[in-house]
Amino acid sequence: MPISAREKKSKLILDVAIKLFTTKGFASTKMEDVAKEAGISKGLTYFYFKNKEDLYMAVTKKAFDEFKSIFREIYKVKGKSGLQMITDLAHAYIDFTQANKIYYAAILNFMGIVQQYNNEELRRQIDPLILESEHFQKLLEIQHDCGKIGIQMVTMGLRDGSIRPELQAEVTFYTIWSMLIGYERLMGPVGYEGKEIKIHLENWKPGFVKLMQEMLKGTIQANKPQVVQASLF
Amino acid sequence: MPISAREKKSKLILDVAIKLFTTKGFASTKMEDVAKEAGISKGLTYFYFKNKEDLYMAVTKKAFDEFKSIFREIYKVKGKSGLQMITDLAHAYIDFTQANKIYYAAILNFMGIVQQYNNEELRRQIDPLILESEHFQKLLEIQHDCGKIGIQMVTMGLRDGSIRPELQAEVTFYTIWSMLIGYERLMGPVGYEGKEIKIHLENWKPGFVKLMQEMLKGTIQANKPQVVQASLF
Amino acid sequence: MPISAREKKSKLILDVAIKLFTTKGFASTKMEDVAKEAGISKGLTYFYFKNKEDLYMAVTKKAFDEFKSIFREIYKVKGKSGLQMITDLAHAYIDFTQANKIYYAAILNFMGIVQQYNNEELRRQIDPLILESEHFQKLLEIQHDCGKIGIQMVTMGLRDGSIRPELQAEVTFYTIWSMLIGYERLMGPVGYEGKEIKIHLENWKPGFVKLMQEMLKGTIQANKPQVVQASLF
Amino acid sequence: MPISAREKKSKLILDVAIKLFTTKGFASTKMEDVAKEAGISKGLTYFYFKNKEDLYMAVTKKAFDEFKSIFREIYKVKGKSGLQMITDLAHAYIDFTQANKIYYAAILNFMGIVQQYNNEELRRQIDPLILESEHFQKLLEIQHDCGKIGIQMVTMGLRDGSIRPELQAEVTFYTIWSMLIGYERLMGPVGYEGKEIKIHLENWKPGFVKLMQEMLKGTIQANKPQVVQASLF
DNA sequence: AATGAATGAGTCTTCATTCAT
DNA sequence: TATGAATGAAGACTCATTCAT
Repeated sequence: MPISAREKKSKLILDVAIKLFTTKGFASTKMEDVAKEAGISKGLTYFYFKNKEDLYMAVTKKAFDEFKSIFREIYKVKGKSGLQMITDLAHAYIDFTQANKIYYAAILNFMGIVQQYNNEELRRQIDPLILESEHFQKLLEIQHDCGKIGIQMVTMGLRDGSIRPELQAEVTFYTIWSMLIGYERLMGPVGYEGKEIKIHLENWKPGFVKLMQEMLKGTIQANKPQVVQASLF
Repeated sequence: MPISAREKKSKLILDVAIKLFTTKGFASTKMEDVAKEAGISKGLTYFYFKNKEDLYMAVTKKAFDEFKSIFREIYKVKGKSGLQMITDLAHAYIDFTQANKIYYAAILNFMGIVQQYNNEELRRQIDPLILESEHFQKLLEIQHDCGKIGIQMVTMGLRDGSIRPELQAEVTFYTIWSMLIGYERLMGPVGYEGKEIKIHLENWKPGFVKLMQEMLKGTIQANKPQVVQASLF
Repeated sequence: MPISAREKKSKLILDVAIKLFTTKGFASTKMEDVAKEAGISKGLTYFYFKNKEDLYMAVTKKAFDEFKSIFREIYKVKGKSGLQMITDLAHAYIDFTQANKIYYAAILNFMGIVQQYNNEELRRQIDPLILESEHFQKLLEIQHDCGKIGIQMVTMGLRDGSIRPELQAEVTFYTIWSMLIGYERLMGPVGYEGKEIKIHLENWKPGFVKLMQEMLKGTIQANKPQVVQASLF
Repeated sequence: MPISAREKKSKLILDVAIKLFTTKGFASTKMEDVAKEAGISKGLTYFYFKNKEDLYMAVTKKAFDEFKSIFREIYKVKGKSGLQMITDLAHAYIDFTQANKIYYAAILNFMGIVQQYNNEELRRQIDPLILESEHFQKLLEIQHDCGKIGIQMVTMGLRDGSIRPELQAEVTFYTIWSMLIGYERLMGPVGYEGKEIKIHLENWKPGFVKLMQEMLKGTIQANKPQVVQASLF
């Protein structure tokens, strides 16, 4: 079997896993279901992925890759101010998370694991199968890639004056990211047609984005050079 | 057994459950562990809580109650501007989430369930045991309580001029909340001593709070009456 | 359930396990078979025994206990010379091994494990489940009990003159034991009605015992008091 | 592929199998391990050996062949008394079993199977794959070869007077063999530096051999009378 | 001869939940 | 109320073996 065929099958299993994990969640998805849905035998899934956790980490890795490509796509378009990039990113981010629930859930879950991983004591509570997974190891390496791109965007905004110069790029970007993460989580409870809370998604999203922009925007028009003053942070 | 004794034992089980869910997570916590740690028999836990999911919902309910009391505590202190209240809330929120990981996880998890619950199709995928739990039902009723208090705070800020008058209270508050949710999630990955990302928690938190304030603050000093103009949202 | 009932059930499972391990061997015996044969559920076997290996070690422990009682029985009968005791032991040993194949197999298997256990390098190859078993730990403690009784017997023979005085008790006893172990193993191949080898079990056993006696016996008649001279060893 | 090449590869697989069976045991050795270690594909092992059991029987067969050559080597040396031969055999036997654990284990295991095989009822419990193996069939044919050589040795001893004339050759030899089998098995437990049992391997082996000689030796000196001085033990 | 992807029967083990006492 | 022995469905994972190429 040529390598490409091997990768194709591996991808097939991955795709099925994504679908099932999305639909039923990790815990409720049985390896046998994955195999059946992929039209292969149970054993073959274990040929391509060491165990269920490894498969999940592979899904997470793919999620990260796709996620990163969102960042990249927006970053590579020329002629936009930094603030515009961040704004575009926010929209793309929200669209992505809604369209790829499981990917997003996997990414968030990974962040949770990293929290434990970075804590000497909690680390031992992480499932060893996760730590052993090669995909997890790769994820550890690339975990900051998206952040780095986002920071570049903010840095651009600082330079072109579309973002207030006294802001610090890293702090600012991670704060933006926080907003986006929380937004997604709140969409559910908020977006409900309750009688008591009048806010609706259609109202919230533009307001959310506008607030974000207000938080960032500089007085000077984009694309103009600007001397960076002493940072506040 | 007098009612108070019954409640005492119920609370005991709950406390143990909180501790164990916090330490080991929901899935890895066995009902037997809970019983043993509480010094009672396995069967008895089922007398007080219908099933494991019910117990978890009870934990969530308690989490919500404590969470709500944070909001209340801050809201009831007189003499502060709305912006100050939101700022205090942010600090208290972050402290709470760090000190009560499981509570917070339970709340977030509940939000996730509500997302499914609010979607006709996804609702059927929720574990029936959860839907049946009386604690879940109660949670549905009170789910917006915190939001309402938060919105009150923003409204105060709008009135006293400490928050920009063109903002819309609900949109604004939920955006703040988004930030806080995301902040907590990002703390793990961000707060690591990586070589590539220079941001550290000590740097991020003040920057984060300051950005939030910048996003909100009005030109007029707090505690002064202000005519509310037409909202932009 | 009173403790005795608990022990009764534990014993029931043990007995079934012995029977099945004997009949089908350890590897081919399924835990489910044990449960079914004992008329209980699969889960209950795991309530009484941590896992399959633990159950096997429990069987081994019981084997050792019964084995030891053989030694004890023979040792406690008064009025026999040491040589007679050893002779009786040989007969009892052979009878026991034939009547309790699995017990004996378990004991031999344990000896094999101990060989590995006593070797730094090989130890890591032992199934961890075995090492963890409390029954294994107990076995380690009592492993020399039979040997000690046997050595006493030989010592008696040395003192009463029924065994040649120049022999060293420990060396002698373990040599006897070697013979017995090997005898059991060879019975199968030897005891076959082959055309080429004329030896039969009926012929071999008395010859075997007689050889053993010849190997040991002293010039002085048993049962006569004898001043024990300074031992050479 | 010329026949010799085929045999070479077959031997390669066999050698690897021996090594792995020795190190990890039969059950824990996977066919894939054997293939990998031999640098061939999994499928190919099945070209040379029908199945895992067949491979094990091939290993056993090879063990028997090597074992037999030990007997032959000693038997063909001229000018030794029968007793001396048996003594030499004992030493060679012990050396062999220690140096070739798996060979020896395979031989013992085969003896165990033969026990079952010789019993109408137990025979059906033997793995059919073993019974089908051509190597097993060959083993059945040659199983007594070693015994026959040993019996020749004893017979020589009876004739040259180095072994007591009243002994029966077959009974005597199989008793010797029993001792040797048991010795190997006991080496592990005995050879441990316990506090309670003082015997050590260095002490045991000479004592063991001497006892064996005492058991056999005739009154007429093979090659010269000899006063037995103070015991060596 | 040789490969290695693919199969799937086979088993151990877990644990939420029940129920006789 | 309280116990803890008993249940059994569920699921992950292994590995000898096959077979298309």
